[in-house]
Amino acid sequence: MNIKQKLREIIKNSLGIEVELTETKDPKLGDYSTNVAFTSQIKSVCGIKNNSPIKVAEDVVSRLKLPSEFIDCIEVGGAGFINFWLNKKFLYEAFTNILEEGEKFGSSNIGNNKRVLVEFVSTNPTGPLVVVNGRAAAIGDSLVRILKFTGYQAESEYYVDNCGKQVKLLEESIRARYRELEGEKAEIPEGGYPGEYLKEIAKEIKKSNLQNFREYGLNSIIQSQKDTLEKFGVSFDNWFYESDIRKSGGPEKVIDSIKKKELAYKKDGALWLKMPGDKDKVLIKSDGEFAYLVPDIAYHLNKFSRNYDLLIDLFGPDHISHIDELKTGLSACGSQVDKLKVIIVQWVTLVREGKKIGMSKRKGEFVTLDEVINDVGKDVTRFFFLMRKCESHLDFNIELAKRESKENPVFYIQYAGARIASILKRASSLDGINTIQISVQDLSLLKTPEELLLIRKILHFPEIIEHASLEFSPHYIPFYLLSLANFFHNFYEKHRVILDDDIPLTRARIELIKAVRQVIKIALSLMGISAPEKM
RNA sequence: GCCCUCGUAGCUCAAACGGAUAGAGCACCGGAUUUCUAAUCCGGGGGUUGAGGGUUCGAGUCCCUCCGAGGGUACCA
Repeated sequence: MNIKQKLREIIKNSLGIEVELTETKDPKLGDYSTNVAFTSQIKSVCGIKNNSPIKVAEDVVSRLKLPSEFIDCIEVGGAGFINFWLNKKFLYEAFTNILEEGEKFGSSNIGNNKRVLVEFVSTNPTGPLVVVNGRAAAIGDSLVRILKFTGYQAESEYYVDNCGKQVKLLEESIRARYRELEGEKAEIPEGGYPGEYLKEIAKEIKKSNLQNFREYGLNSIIQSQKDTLEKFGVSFDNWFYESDIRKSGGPEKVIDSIKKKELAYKKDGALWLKMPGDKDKVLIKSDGEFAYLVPDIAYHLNKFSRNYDLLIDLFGPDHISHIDELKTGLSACGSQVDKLKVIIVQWVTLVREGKKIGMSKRKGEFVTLDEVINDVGKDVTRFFFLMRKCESHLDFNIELAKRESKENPVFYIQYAGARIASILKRASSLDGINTIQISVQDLSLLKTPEELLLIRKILHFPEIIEHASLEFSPHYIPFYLLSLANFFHNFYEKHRVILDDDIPLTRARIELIKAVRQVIKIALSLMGISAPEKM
């Protein structure tokens, strides 16, 4: 249970109702505050009739009975907010618990052991991964790490669309490149893939004298996607192939179910899905092939059949309308659509030399994720993607990312960790520093504003993680880390950790910076970013 | 045309069920260091949150209209 939950519960016991608590922005306003005096429920539940929020707040404060070993002081501030100051001794006690929790600090069981499957990237196996795939990869991967840390059984999955029209176009495009190597004149088919990478694949095919263009091309591209992801620090628990869902007869079953529900009709030689409104969607094309939607419904039915409590899909904005179609199809097949949560990861617009770069695999113009990782590094790339909330449009300026790489927020955070590592290394040779268990009394030597700010900041960490998990939003973590690193650097400028003439304070400060380092390590690992000892 | 997402400082982005004075980084200006890592710290300027209306004790956040950007728009995935 984190501190906020604890305070909320104590207030509930005292007042009889649930109140909302927020972390205050300004330390002058205490540690937490509540707006309960503004709410209507307070008047009915407590029988307070006074109309002035300030008077209501004062009344509430007089009713509150909070243990003094936990809460130091309660005040009414502003227009009627009630502010709480935590008892310092309690802070120190909570802090000793952190030291004991170690790497588990911040973890929780809010997921209640629920099984979650997070599907992301899932790009067509027709070319290399591009920048926006990197955004989805970073967010999806981090989300899985956060969910695991907060008590979910989370798995990641990549859906490979290795069937359908785009694969045929890929095969034809490779064949065209192959004929070019034979000295013939060949054109990439309309809607095909003119990118340079297919030339390489055609060369390899020619060199090993292979005939299976399609299979070789797919395998080669999928492998290169896996290589890129590995370089990016992203690994998937499952790779699921569309061909498997087709082999199992899934799409046919979907069609049957939809027909039984009388949600399908024929028109223009195609089979259509009846949608609410007039946005009907093709299920079987007039050439007899399944449209993409059908195997995708079958795939999601397969996911449901694997007994997950929650399915999370990360989609690009081009799939927004697909969500309704998918859900309509799924409910026609009798599955629990409310267990499916879709998160939209917006496009990344690449800016190079002040110009926006078009991103189209079909036009052959794109910047690969590989290039970006090589240019600016894995850690910086991941951080850039993770510090934005996923639904925001994002401009990624390559020159800026490279230029800033020396004064980058990532390095700012990593540097704080490295500085601590350096101090700890130096301290390790001192006597009587690391051997004895630290106590609350020892920690109470930490009383400068900088130290108390750090302690409070660290104690907030579990709440940040919980928030990120509940909202499925990793981006709260980098912002928290920036603030924590700022507090640490500030502390570092003002105070020395190792004081030759004050061993007790040295010990206390070492425990403090160890905790800072621990939190940095945990948070960075949740983002899939390294925490170097030296920089 | 219709539908979805977005619009916050010069630039890139935050802001917890609607809460107190809308915050960071970059850029710009000024200052700090014989110190455990200067990839650091402190200070400053910079805002009618695209525009207008509404809801209420209170709106960047919710509702309506308009403007702008991106995406989708029926047999690509």
